[in-house]
Formats: sequence, structure tokens, C-alpha cells
Amino acid sequence: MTTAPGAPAGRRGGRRAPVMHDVARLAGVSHQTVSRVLNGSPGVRQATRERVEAAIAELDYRPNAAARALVTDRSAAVGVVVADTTLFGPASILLAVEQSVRRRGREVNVASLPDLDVASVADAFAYLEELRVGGVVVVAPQRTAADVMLALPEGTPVVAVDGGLVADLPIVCVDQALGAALVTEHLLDLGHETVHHVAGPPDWLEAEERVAGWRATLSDSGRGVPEPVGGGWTAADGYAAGQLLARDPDVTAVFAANDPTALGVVRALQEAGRRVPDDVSVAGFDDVPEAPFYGPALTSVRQNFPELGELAVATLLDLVAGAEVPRGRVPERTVTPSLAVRSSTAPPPTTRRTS
Amino acid sequence: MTTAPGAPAGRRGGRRAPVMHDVARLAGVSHQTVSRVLNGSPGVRQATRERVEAAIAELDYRPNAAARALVTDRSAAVGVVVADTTLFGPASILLAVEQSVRRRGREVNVASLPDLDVASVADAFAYLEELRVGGVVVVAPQRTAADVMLALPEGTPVVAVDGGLVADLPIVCVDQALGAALVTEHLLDLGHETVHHVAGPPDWLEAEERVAGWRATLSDSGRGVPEPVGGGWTAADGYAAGQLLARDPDVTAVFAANDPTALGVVRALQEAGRRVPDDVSVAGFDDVPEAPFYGPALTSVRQNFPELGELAVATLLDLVAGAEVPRGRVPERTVTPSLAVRSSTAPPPTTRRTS
DNA sequence: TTAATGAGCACCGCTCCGCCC
DNA sequence: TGGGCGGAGCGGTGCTCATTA
Repeated sequence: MTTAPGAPAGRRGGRRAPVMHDVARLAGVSHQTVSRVLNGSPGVRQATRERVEAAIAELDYRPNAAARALVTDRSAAVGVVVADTTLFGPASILLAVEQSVRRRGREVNVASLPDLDVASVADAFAYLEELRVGGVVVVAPQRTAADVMLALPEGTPVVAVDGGLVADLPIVCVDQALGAALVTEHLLDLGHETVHHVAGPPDWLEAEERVAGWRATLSDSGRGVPEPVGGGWTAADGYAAGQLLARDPDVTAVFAANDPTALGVVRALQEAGRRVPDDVSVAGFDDVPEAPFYGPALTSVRQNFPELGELAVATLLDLVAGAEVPRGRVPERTVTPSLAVRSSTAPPPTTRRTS
Repeated sequence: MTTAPGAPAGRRGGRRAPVMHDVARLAGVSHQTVSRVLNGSPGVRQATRERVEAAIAELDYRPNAAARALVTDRSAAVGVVVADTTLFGPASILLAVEQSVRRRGREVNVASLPDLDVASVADAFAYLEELRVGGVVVVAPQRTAADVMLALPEGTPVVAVDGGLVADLPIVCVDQALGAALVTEHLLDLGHETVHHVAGPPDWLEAEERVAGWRATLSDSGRGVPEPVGGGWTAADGYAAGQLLARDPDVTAVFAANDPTALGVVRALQEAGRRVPDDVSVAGFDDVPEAPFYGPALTSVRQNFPELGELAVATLLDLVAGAEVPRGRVPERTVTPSLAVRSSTAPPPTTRRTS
């Protein structure tokens, strides 16, 4: 598409891309000044700056990333370490991050994790480090990932998305515990004695926080806290958990850790002859696009993933630019989830309260 | 993590990464020879080559990608243009491609499409071109993407995934028409008079091929071909189409363009008082992990996405290496889908045939 | 005197060229 | 023919030193 290196022939795709020298000539300045403008160095008069910027625009000049990376030993790219992208949450966040970064004219390098062991996470970081990315967004809210992050040498800016317990890094997150509390309160408000929970994988921090939020809400209301069941994100995991819960006639309300598990729970209950929501209410988390069309339409917690991604990128680039960014979780970087109430939740079969 | 640029101090993260000269010295050859070995140039004796390789291994030397990109004006990266990654298919393919590329030690640059118009697709290509990627995998099987690809200047190798009509590029694909035929035949075999189709978005080539496969199968069996309904990939689209189909009492079998639409169809039918599969059979496409847990468990077509991604990457790298790769669709690059029969499909209410 | 800019150059790590043994 | 040697870029960054208003 461009000139073959060195060869005078092969100018197939049009003329050579402009380089810094071309900009300097057009603006009537030295390449030095162009560089100063590009890097926002002080000591450039406003008028000069504007002339250079006009020349850049006219030539449609883009700095050569490879040349800059070569000399600075850092690229402007943003690396993303991401767990299983077939899951709705990580996939949505990755998409949001990718688009945010590209909108800012930077490059994204993705390292997805084939497994969730420490080696896999460490590999991903090593890969991105080898690419000399300028910063990393981590969308891998597992304990193993957290462990690796804590052991990371200083140097490359890192922002964690939803990595609730890694207090030493800037964190951008959805208030998972609040989401869990919203669902649990909703179910209690409907008149249920207590709420059972089908938990996500124990290694996932999000799963843990949802458990915590659910547990705290029950305790605060003076309700019994049943033992959580489950241990995965898939519909199959939910199905297995649902079969267990179906055996207990006291179960009238179930909060599942995400929507696929909720689907599995519903299916298992229905197969066991329990109606949803007439006999048992079920709610999920994530609010996947299909949730309104499950049978019955699923009550779920919605997270604003695009906002989360944008926030993560903005924070990371602040960090890259050398700004002081508070570590850990802070309210400005915590996204509030909301509850979408649909028809999978209803009052319990016999509302003893109001008798 | 590494030495601060230029500064003699700040050697924080350990010693400097080895460069080609270090390898040359250790192997007792010149940097020239190391370069020859690295690039597989001829004219290096076997013994010398082995010595160099040993030195590379001992020092754990990795060529500096930025330096190489600077001089060759091409990076070793693979670009991926991908449509809506919240859809199961594209997300799965992207994941497969990313892992395949990384396994080969190369870098991936993703450009996802915020919209499906020509400008958006052209932007994505321009972005990747600016990054000087060595090749591009396109996972955007829309007509608009195909149009842009056809207008692409020669130069950068491109492989299309599932872009059925772009005959001038190497294509890696799932035999969509065969998948559609499998479902349609399955439904006819069950005794249905004909099969209705809820189509995907008209701009998507995959959707079109599924229509074609369905239509051909019906014609070949001498059945009437009803007008397809629908026009989207979402459960909401399927729901709308299902409401339409529910009004026609002759409808006993529906093939939906993907699983979410199938879910929507099922829901609309059920709300209209039609039982699935007793009154109407419904089948989907994609076989999402949740499909077995829909109510009823959904009959669907499974595509081997990991294989597709691996094939796409292998083909692209052959192309990058200068190999002659046949254009268009060829059997070696066509992945065969399979049918997963579950409980959403059954014989029609009254099997008139066998009376 | 100072702030803004220019001129020139070394350097990042690699590829490729010419020339030599 | 296999290989060494030296050197010129690639397009930036950032340094020193001189020059100008």
C-alpha cells in the first residue's frame, strides 16, 4: 500500500506518507519545533504552535508510531488483559475499552486468557510488556489475576476493572454489592422470607462481592442467610444448582449470580414442577439482551459497560500522562448498577406477612 | 519496568534487553548473519545457523518489533476488522483469531465497527493500515464490508471470514447454506409440510446464505417457499417476527436465523398460546451455550468457531509469507456445521402424510 | 537578559547494500 | 559460496549550542 522500502519503484499506493520534516518545511519551522508541538512541550509561542498544527492538518501528518516506540522504548498502545471474552460482561467491557481507546487515536493490544491460572495471567502481562504498551487495562477480576497484579513490577501504568480487592491499583468498577443488594431488597420487599443465592465461581471477585452484598442485605434485615450454592457462570452450573434448590420446598426466592445461571435455575425449577414466579422467584445479574425474552422475562441487574470502559481508559491515560490518580476504589470511578424488574419475580405463594 | 529512555540511571527492572549485536557476539558471528538466520535468508551454513539459534535461546533474545517495523514499514501484527462483538458469532471468532495469532507470537490489532456503514468500515481499514499491520482478517460479513474490501488497494494481505460473496479474496467460512439445509431437512423429515424462516439482517451475507440454503432445500423437496419474515439478530427481532407467525395457523415449523431470534420467536408463540414444539417447532443457529437451557431446549446448528479462527490465521500468514493462496471459497477452507437436535423440534400436531 | 527557535547531531535496533576474504 | 565488515538509512526524540527579537 505504500512505497516498498528503499526501492524507487513500487510506489503503488500513492505518494509517500508525510514525515515530520515535511511538516516543518510547510510551517517554516524546524523539525525540533514540530516535535515540541507534538509533545506539548512548553516554550512554543502560540502563533508558531498554530502554524505547525495547520501544517499537520493540511498534510494529514501522523507521527510514525514505530519510530517513536523505537526511541522511547514505549508505544502509545493500551494493552488489555481480559478473561473469557465469550462471557457477556468481559466481552462488553472489552468492546467499550477498545472503542474508547481507538476514539483517542491509540492502538489496542489484547491478551485474552486461555485459562485462569497464574501462569496464564503472567503470560498475558509478559506478552503486553514485550509489546511495550504504554499502559494496561485489566479485565480479569479473578483472585489469581489480582495476585499477579500485586506482584507486578512498578513501571507500566495499570488500571483494574472490577478487581475489587487489589487496593494498590486504581480501580474502575461497578458496585457489585449494591447490585446484589438491589435484587435482594427487591425480593424481600415482595414478601419473601429470605433469598437463596446461586453463586458464581469462587475465584471471581465479582462473584464474591455479589455474595457479600446479598449476605449483608439479609443480615441487615434480620433474615436467615442460607448457604449459597452453585459455583460457575454457565447455564449448566445454574441448572445443577437449580436442581438442588428445587428439592427444598422452603425456597421461594433465588438470586442467581448472572443471567445464564438464572436461566439454568429457572429451567431446573420448572422441570421439577415449580412455577416461576408463582412458586419461586428468580432474578439474575448482567441484564443480557435476551433477558426480557427468557420464559419468564428475567428480572436482572443492569451494568453500564460502555461507561465502565470509558472510565477505565480515561483513568489509564491520566496515569500514563503522569497525573496523580488515587489508588483503589473511589466513588468517582464506581458505576452504579440499576435493577430491571420483569416477570420472573413476584410475591411468594402465600404472603404470610399480611395475613 | 525497563530502563528510562536515554537516562543512564533507572535500570530498575533488571538489565537491558539483549539486542542483535549481543547475539552476534555470543555466537561469534556478525549482526548480519543473525539477521539472516532470523529472516530465514539462504546462504547460512547449518552449523552457523545452529550456533546463532543457541545464542538466541541462551540470551532469550526477542527482536525489537518497533525497530523492524520502522525499517520495513510493516509490522508483524495481524489486524482484525470485526462487526458487533457482543454477538456470539463475531465474539467467538475474534477470540479464536486472537488466540491463534498470539500463539504464533504475533500481535493483534482490533478495529471493531461502531456502525455498519461504509464510512465505518473504511475507517477501520484505514486505522489498521496506519498501524502498518502485516495482514488483516475481516470478520464483518456484511455487504457494506464486502464493498469496501473490493475497493481495497492491493498490498496488504486480507482474508475474509464468512464473507461469502467477496470472490476476489481468500475466504474462510462455515457452510451456512449447508447448516440451513440441515435444519430445514430435519424439520421436513419430522413431517412438516414446509418450514418458515425468520431471517437475519438483509445486509449480512450469512443471513442471506441461510435464506438461500433454506429456500433451496424447500424447492428441492417440492415444498412451497413462504415469504421470510424478520430482519435482525436480536431476540426482540425474533419476538416481532414470532408475533407475525403466530397469527398464521398453518405455521408448524420455524427456522430462525440465530438463537436469540429463535428465543424471541418461541416466546411470542408461547404468549399467543401456541405450544413449542407440540404446535410449532422452532430451531435456531449458532448453538449458544444457553441453547440447551432455553424453554424448550433449542435445536440449533453448531459452528466450530475455534477451527474457523485458526484456519483464517493460518491462511493469512501463508499469504503474508508470500505463498500462493487460492481466492474465494474453497473446500479446504470451508468448515462444516452440524445439527444439535433438542426438544424444540418435533413432528407437527397432526401428521397428515401418514394417514 | 530572556524566551523562542534553529541547526546539527547522536541514538534507538533493525534491514539491506556494497565490498571484501 | 559462506560469511565478515562497515555503513546508510528508517522517523522520530532530545541534547547542546548558537541565534534572534
